[in-house]
Amino acid sequence: MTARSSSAFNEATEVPEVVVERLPQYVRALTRLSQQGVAVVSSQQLGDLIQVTPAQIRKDLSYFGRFGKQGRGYSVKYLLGELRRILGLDREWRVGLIGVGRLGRAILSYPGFAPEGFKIVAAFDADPRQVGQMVAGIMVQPMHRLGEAVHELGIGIAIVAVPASQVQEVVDQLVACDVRAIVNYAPVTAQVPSLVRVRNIDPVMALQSMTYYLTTPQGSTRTGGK
Amino acid sequence: MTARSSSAFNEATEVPEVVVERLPQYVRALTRLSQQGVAVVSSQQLGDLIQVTPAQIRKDLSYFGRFGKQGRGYSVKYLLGELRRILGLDREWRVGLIGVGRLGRAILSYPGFAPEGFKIVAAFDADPRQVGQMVAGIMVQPMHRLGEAVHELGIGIAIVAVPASQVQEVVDQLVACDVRAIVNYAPVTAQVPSLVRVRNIDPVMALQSMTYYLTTPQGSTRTGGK
DNA sequence: GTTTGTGAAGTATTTCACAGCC
DNA sequence: GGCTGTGAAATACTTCACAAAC
Repeated sequence: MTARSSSAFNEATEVPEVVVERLPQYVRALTRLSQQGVAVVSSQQLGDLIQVTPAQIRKDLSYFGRFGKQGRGYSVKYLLGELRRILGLDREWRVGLIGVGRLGRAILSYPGFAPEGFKIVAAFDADPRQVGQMVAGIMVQPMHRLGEAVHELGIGIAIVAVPASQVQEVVDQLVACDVRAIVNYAPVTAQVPSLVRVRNIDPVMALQSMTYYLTTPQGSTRTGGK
Repeated sequence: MTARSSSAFNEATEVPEVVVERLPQYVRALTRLSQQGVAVVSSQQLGDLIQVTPAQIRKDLSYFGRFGKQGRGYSVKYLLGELRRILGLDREWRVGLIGVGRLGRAILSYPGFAPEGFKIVAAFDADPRQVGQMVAGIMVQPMHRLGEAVHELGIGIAIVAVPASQVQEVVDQLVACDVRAIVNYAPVTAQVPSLVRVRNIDPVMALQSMTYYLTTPQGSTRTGGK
């Protein structure tokens, strides 16, 4: 009978993490619809687009408010704006990159972050040969500059692209600098305090979990029929 | 192909997908332990390493068999071998890459696939200017060669790195060529038949689901452990 | 007519807790 | 002593189904 269950004194119901992870998908789909000039969408239509059931979408949205109109559906623009606000996407996020090797350079050159409001404003590397170099318009700084730079530039998020052996050390430094959101490209699980979020980008693991299904004949899991 | 499989266990109960997705994590951790010369590991120790509860690990493994010894734990080498066999990682997988733009080239040069048994053996692009070029030792082929190449080279998995607007078309072609596992790097959800597996690699979405927590002050949820 | 929002019902997944074994 | 493997219990998540709204 441990007294570990600290009471949940949160506003309403705690939003499940799995719901939060689906919201960006909705944002994506709504953005496309908006670009296509679609003004209104039903949960059914949106669900068809991203392979989620209409009930799931409605339930997910209900954690945050009431955004639809019965009989009509959702205003694409309004719902998109609300979701962007909820996710904190209505501002620019300044991002720091750790590790400017091959992978880090590819990340710096990736044109997909900026249009979504994620601006890489600083790059760091432990290798003195990298420090001082300009990469994609950014001067590579030594690791000991991390804390200062995080504060000066208002960096809230870090992308880690260092060798696996250095990940934990780098992550510890980031946590010490009050960075609470980290995208990790290295194939290791970093240990972080519970208030810090880590997302791993790991194509090898993605492959490895699919080979199971190529290897093990799937006995008639329900087929899509509709 | 070895036809002999341990039928007794995995046939009865369908293995939940979330379990299959955790197995590669176990493989990763066990590989490291093995390299470090650790011979035996308990579910507790393994769980500490990858932030999974010991009960979860034991339950997950129980879907596939009994690999441990009471009072001792698991032989690292043995469990690693069994998991690799279960996931189908005890063979080489030949992979096709679609799209050799900036991102595709980075993927081709990424040194992390081969050591894990994933060999990119062919590359395709719809752009005639790319066709015929050599990239990382591979000749870029036109899309109409896809079906033939998949068969000739025994390609079982595809990596898609084409612009978002072309993803669905490319995925349809892959499905038509009997490719049943796809890693998609583009920021769109592709529609596939239920027997085809898709994993999306999407750093922007990873960022977008973390900003929620940076924006919304998290009350409760204290971690006990240290 | 259509479609939302939501309690209730139904599944899925995780955790508990302990027998059995080392 | 320690630790696994596993039914049972507890949670978490998804889907149902329908009143209310347009």
